[in-house]
Amino acid sequence: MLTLFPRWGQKVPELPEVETIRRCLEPMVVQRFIKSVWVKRESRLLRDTVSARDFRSRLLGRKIQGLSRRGKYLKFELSRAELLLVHFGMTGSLFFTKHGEKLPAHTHLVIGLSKGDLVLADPRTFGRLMLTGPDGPHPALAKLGPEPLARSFNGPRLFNGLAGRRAALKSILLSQGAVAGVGNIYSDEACFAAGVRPTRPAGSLSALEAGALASSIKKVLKKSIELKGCTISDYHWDQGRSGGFQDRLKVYGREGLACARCGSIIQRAVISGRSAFFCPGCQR
DNA sequence: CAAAGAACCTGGCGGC
DNA sequence: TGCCGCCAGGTTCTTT
Repeated sequence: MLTLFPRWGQKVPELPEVETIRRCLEPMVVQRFIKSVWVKRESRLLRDTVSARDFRSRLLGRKIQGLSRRGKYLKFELSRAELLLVHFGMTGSLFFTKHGEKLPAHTHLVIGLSKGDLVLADPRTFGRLMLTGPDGPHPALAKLGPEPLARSFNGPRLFNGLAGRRAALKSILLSQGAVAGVGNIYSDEACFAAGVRPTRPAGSLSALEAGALASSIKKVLKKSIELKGCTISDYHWDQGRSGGFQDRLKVYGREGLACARCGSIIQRAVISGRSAFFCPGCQR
């Protein structure tokens, strides 16, 4: 029986969830050939960068040689130096299913492989598909900061990325330039673990605080990957099985509840339109 | 150039 | 039961 992964209706945005998907799909897609491509005509996910017709013809017949990840982007490394980038936006989902299974609503792409189909659905269409040929890396990737789990990302590197910035720490973390792959959940969790408030001006962090934050980012992301990401709403990483990190959340989504560490009431602030949760007792 | 806010979309939820 | 406003894991464009 083939694994359906993830279940329909899931949402897959931040680095640990994308990495969970990558690890699950890799053994099912690598070394397989693309035998068919169905892409919704005029799919918004293509963003006018390539026509549906060209997109299809450039994928057909290629071999999937590798599946990797950069930040929140999933990268299908195809034969003849073609690269397919998938970004999931807020509601994108990608799963492997048997041929001929009923497709979920908002399906935008079906890639037929030898033993099943890769299906991409995205109700809100904030996700995007990018095809980059032998000309080189896509500009979207060039804007990304260091990979948080790489050795090259450390306290001094983060300190430099925050230096001189007056915007809220949370805004800088979400902008992907100081570090890649951190989103709304994990920025709050990492700030809590490091004892700094997400509302602080980014440049106000000391070298010591930036070091603690860099370590916390690594720690939180690694732990979540280990637990197969967060299950919030209806995201599942496999049939009926959930990711486990949502039970480890210390502040995200916990406005008005007592902090498990110090008992203070967790607060919510709005930072450039996004919710930020923090503990006034544990974070300075 | 940097920062803040709007825009892009659909769907689920709680309140009335 | 409906209808309405609010909220959602992200990025990009516009405005200040």
